[in-house]
Amino acid sequence: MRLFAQRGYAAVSMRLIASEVGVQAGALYNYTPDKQGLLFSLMQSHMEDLLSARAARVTPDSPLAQLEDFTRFHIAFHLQRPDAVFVSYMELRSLDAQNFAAIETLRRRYEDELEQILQRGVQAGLFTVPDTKIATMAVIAMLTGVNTWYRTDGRLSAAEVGTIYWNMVRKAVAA
Amino acid sequence: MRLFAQRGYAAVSMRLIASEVGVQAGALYNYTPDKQGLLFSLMQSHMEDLLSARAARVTPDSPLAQLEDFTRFHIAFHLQRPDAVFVSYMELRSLDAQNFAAIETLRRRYEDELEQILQRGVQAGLFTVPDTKIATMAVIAMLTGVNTWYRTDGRLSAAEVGTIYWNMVRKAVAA
DNA sequence: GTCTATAGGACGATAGAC
DNA sequence: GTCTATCGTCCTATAGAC
Repeated sequence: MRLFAQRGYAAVSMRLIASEVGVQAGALYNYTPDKQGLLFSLMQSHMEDLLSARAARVTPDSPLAQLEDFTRFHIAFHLQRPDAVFVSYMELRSLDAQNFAAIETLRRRYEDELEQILQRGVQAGLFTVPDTKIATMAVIAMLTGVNTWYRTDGRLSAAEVGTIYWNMVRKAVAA
Repeated sequence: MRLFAQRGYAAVSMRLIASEVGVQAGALYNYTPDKQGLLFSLMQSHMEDLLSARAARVTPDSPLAQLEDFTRFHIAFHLQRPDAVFVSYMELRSLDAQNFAAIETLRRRYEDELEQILQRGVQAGLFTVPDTKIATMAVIAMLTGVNTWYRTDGRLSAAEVGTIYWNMVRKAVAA
C-alpha cells in the first residue's frame, strides 16, 4: 500500500514489492494471482475495515450527535491510514471493470450512511441542505481533504482537527 | 492530459501518446525533452491558466462578495478542466523534486488568495473560522470535490452547482 | 513456499536517413 | 520535423528444482 501510494500502481514493479518484503518476485505469486489482484485485495480490505469500524460505533440519538460522530470518526479513521486513503481514491482507474464495480459498491455504502444522517436531520428541521446527496459529497470531500495537509508532527492532534472540522460541518448544514 | 488522467503517468507510454496525436514516438522528442518534461509542462500550464484566470476577475469590495466570487470561480474553472485538475493533484508524486517544488509554489499562490479573503473577513467580523489556513484547505477540498461527482449531462448546470456550494461555504465560515 | 532462470514483450530515448 | 530501426533496460508471469 505504501509503494502504491508513493509511486502509483503502474510504477511499482512486482520486483520492488518483493524486495521490500524480502523475497524474490516469483514468491509473491503464492499470495496473489497477479498484480491486479493484489491492488484489489488492498483496496477491498481498506473499504471493509472502514465499514466495520463505522458499524462498531454506538449510534447517538439525535441527527446532530450522529453527524458529529460521523465527522470525528471519518477524520480519525482516515488520518490513521493516509496511504490506503490515497490509493483507494487514486487507483480506482487502475482496477479492471469488475473490481472497480465491487469497490464502488462499498464506497457507496459508506456515503449512504452520511446521507441518511443528513436526511433525518433535514426531516427533523435541524439541518438545511440544498440536496442531501450533494451535501454528502461536499462534507466527505472536506473531511478527507485533511489528509492532504495534516502532519503527525504538527501542532494539532487528530482529535483537535476533528473538533475544528466538526464546527465547520455543523455550521455548513445548520438550519 | 487526457491519457495521464485516465491511466496515470507511468501507465502511459510515449508510443501511446504519439499514436493519439498521429505521429511516431520519436517525433514527440521534437516537442519535449522527455516524458517528465511533458508532464511538468502540462501541469505548469494548468496552474498558470488558473492564476491568470483568477487575476483577470474584478475584485468585489467586501470579503463576503470576494468569497462568493472565489467560490463560483473555482467551481466553474475546475469543472471545465476535469482531466487537468485530476492530473495536477494526482501526479504530483510523479514529478522530480525540482518540478514538484515549482508546481507547489504556484499552488500555494492560489491558496493564499483564498486565505487572504478569509483573513480580511475575520478581521471585519464577518467570518468566524478556527484557523484561516485550515479553513482555506477545507473550502478548497470541498469545492474541488465537485469534480468527483459532477456530470455534464446531469440535471445541474455548473452555475447552479456554484450557488449550492456558495450557500454551504457561506454558512461554514459565517460569524 | 522459496529459489533461479527465463519467456515474451513493452519501455524511454536516440541515431541517422530523408 | 518526421520516419524507421534499434539500444539497453525493465516488465509480468511462469517453469521447474529443492
